[in-house]
Amino acid sequence: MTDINEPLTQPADRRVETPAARKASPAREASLLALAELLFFAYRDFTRDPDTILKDFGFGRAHHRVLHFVNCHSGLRVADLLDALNITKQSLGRVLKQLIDQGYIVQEAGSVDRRERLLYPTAAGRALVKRLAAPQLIRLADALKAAGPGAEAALRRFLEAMINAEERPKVSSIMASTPVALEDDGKGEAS
Amino acid sequence: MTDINEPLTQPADRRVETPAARKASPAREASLLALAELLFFAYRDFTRDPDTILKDFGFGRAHHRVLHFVNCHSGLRVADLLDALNITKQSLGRVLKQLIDQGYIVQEAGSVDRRERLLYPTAAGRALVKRLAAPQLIRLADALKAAGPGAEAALRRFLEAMINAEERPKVSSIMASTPVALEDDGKGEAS
DNA sequence: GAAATTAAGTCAACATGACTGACATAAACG
DNA sequence: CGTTTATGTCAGTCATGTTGACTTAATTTC
Repeated sequence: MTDINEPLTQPADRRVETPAARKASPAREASLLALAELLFFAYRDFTRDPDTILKDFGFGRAHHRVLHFVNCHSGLRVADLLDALNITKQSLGRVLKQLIDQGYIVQEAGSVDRRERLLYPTAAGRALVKRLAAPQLIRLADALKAAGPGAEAALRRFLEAMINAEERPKVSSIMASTPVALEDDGKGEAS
Repeated sequence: MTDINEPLTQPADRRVETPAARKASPAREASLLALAELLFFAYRDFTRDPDTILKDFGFGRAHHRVLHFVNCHSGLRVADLLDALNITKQSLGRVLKQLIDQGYIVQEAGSVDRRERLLYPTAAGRALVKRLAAPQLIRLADALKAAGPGAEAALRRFLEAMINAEERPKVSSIMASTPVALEDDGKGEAS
């Protein structure tokens, strides 16, 4: 209790602070803080619809993320997934195992390097992804429309710049791979 | 703009396929999915810096959210906070208690309704918020700059539209209250 | 071909922050 | 006065994140 008035000289380490001290005006700071708040609210609601659907399957948001990446970049390796999600093998293992056991994802040994397990969505997996994505796509499309012309391009530039510079190559490489649309190509072996 | 979307009658319950209308082209869907992915990456990195700092204090992201709202909208009631965060009393209670016990937040009975506990940041709380916000403000400012002129206004319109329509009044009302800048000036405990 | 490295899977143990539902208190309202 | 409201709290559960150590299989390196 009590180092209330302590000046917070944290042990943390010299993180951030960026080069030449950037000092925004208080008004500018308040404006950016409000933007951060908006981002929080937007993201909160963006994830809400799929979260609700997932509950019916006994899944959580972690499953959604895995399903999304496996569907949109099908054939990626477990290591790629770990990289994209930035979680531990253990964490991923739990949800991935469930998704595999329940038939939403299959794995296949890599043809060049057979240690690698390449991940693919099953038809059921594609159908579930499609269903989870549906409300999000509508929300995104509506919001882009509301934001007006040009907003989409600006938004993409903004979001890309928000990503850690060191991570950008990794992200680009993942995003460049099999940018596949939501196809449930007929056969719905489950849902 | 295509009329990919229309009514947005999608309360998260009406799952599966939107009516008959609203079918985006596969290419458009892929493009929006990529946008969703970017949003995930951006948000992931946006929260990373403060998360790292918080660990040094034994706090988590939940503490950050509470601190942020109490600082930016100081004097809000516990009920307002529950509304903003969309979590349960129990969940909030835990982190709020820690923040109060450790001297980052103080509460004061409302003057009109003494049942209400109005929340205020202490000097230590303001200092911590400032420190947590610093990397985020820099990131936001940089990203806005990278996105080019006009991006900020478009982004705000986009984010606002991403929020559930029913939630917007609540959000507006919270955001309208005491949009305070990051000042860790004099002033100590709650007024 | 043996050794080292790498990709993946797994174990145990643990922390955080969500949840539910029930209940206690104090203040305000009618 | 009794009811409702705002808050706080108890007990228990669940999802998802963490670390560190270890196994297995395949590839690479010497």
